[in-house]
Amino acid sequence: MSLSDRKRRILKAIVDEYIENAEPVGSKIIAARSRLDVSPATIRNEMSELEELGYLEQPHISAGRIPSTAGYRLYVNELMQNYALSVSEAEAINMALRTQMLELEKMLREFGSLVSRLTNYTTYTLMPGGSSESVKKFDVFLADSQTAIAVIVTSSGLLKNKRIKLCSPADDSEISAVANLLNTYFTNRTLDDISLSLIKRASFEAGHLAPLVTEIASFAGEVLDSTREGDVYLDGISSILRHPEYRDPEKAQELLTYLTDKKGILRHTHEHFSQDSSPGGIRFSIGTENSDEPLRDAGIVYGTYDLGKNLQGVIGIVGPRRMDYAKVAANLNYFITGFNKLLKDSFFNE
Amino acid sequence: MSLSDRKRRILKAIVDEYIENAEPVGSKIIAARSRLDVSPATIRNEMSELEELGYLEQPHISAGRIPSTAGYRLYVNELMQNYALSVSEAEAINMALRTQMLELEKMLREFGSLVSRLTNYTTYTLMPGGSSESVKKFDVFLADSQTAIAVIVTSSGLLKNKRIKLCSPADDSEISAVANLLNTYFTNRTLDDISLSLIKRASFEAGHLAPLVTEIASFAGEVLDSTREGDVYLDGISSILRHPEYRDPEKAQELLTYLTDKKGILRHTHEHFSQDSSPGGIRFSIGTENSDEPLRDAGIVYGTYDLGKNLQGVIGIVGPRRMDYAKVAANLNYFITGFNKLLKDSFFNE
DNA sequence: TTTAGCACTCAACGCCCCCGAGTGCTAATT
DNA sequence: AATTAGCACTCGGGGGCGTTGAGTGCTAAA
Repeated sequence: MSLSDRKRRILKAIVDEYIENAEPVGSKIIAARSRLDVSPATIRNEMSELEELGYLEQPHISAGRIPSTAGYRLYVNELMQNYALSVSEAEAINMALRTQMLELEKMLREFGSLVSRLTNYTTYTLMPGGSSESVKKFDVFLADSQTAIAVIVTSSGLLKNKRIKLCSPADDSEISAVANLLNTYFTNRTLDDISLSLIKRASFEAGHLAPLVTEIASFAGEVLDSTREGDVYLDGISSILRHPEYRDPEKAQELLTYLTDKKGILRHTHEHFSQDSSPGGIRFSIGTENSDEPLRDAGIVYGTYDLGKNLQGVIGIVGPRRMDYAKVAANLNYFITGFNKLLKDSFFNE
Repeated sequence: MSLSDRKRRILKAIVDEYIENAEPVGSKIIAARSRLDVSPATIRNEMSELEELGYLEQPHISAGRIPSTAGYRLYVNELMQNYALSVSEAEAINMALRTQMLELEKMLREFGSLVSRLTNYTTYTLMPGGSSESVKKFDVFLADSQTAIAVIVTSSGLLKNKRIKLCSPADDSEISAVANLLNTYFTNRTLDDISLSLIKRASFEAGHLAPLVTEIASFAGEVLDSTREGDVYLDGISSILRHPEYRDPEKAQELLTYLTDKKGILRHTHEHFSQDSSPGGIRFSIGTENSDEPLRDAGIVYGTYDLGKNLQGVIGIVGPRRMDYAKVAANLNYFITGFNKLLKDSFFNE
């Protein structure tokens, strides 16, 4: 059975009110604010039913009510109205998109800090992960007679480099031979395809530069391995302390530690996306829906960006459970849409 | 006039005690703990004189005393005894050093997180800055027919790369010609030496790949520009909330915002090093000695690492004013010493 | 010069009480 | 049957108040 229209309007009003003021909301306020023209008593009856249905909870008997996780869930799924981006918000995002930096990392950072400022929540960005990643191209050259630089371009467009000290001196032609060798042996192979015996064979061909080949090959392995789970950037950390629900330093520290640790949020995000496989768009993960303890009073809004070839990155915005889902979703959605278009145009022209 | 030996011992005892317990210390405790064999009354007299001299302050009349900034200063300069690293501390640092990562950035991050864990304070690392930086070597190669990758090695050993989309297709030989061109025109030049007319001349020679040359040249400019002030990494942010002086969320947020903003801490560090030009080693900057408001209740312990050619990086450890200077200094010093040795061996073999 | 003794100060704590917002229930009204 | 006015009840929060105890400064004796 679905809720009566009036119950829905009341619930929405309560969530809106609570999101704004962070204080349990009572029947009187709802009666006054919502254009329902009924008395507080009626609202009270409805509220008590909404509580029975699990959408509201009471912090203590003589206080107003606050939305439960289920209440927020209904709110984000059906009740909340589209937040209209202000001109300045849209403009800021457009600006960030226009800057057209071709480095994925930098763009993500830039956007993270932008959204944190716009919304007052903490942002994290996940680089895409997946085991289908492979090396697209190797390059090796000399920085000086004793130092080689190896550069790796992965299939998803990631760039990584490493400085390697040579045991025995080499000249340019030797080094470019090594680069060729690497390109023939190791390109277009996923991590699982790079076996020890392959490395052995390749380095055998390299003569006195065998150690260099081995080292670069294992560097490639590292890079591919690290892309498996992706990397995390955080921004707007100090926003956490702005919200009254994190007034308690213990609570704040718990969340902060969890977020800066990166492992937890990484696992959690993967988990969320593996079970909620609804198509693109904005998703939410609210309060007790989160299995990780530090997030059980928090809310997360997710968006995904697409790098082709099944590679997906995630942007997440973390706040208290009582966060302004509508506003955050609108901002994130606006950015993600533009970002995905940009990515399609500039990264993958195949 | 310098302080009597007894006053110094009392002051030291007070600082030690306060560092450990974060509570104003009274005469009784000092009489009991310090091996001075005098009565609390005597201590009281001494304390009241120490207060008059500006080394102690009283939070309120009926409480014990806490060290003032001047008190801490005297403590770190003359009183504190060497903290002996525990075996596990030394071992952890050795381990980090042995990992021998040749990427400066990664090493710094690794150490930052290590020290944060060891000491429970927040760590930041500054990449070296200076306007004497130049490009040591360019490399350009094709990732695919429409995308070029440019790699820059700077004189201090920094590695940066960028993906560049081509307007017109090019083949390998054309690209390596571009690389040669860049190397002849732009290597060993500081930012100030790279003029617009130089860029114009170089790109003129590049024919239809002129846009590529211009873009890489300006990328080089960006890189050199960014090395001017260096980059900041933070670690152990959540430690801030562990200390009772930051129980107040407002205070914590102030410091957190200041630190994550990076501009402030960067400027502050430069400022500190420009006026305190004592030779290497560990330095301190305590409480009100800091001109920036958010740091006036904080303490910082600095160490510098050396990249040759007047390039210096800084590692800073931030905590409450009542931080364990001895312990932090010992850890930092141990690391810095080893790190500098390592840097000398592996980065600069000229 | 040191110290015992003592009066004094004041933050912190616990206690109590009151206030008021908000509830649930009941009975009257529509 | 739904709504609402009225009312008793609950309970967290805040203010006032006295107590406690750690710590001080001063004085006078050792």
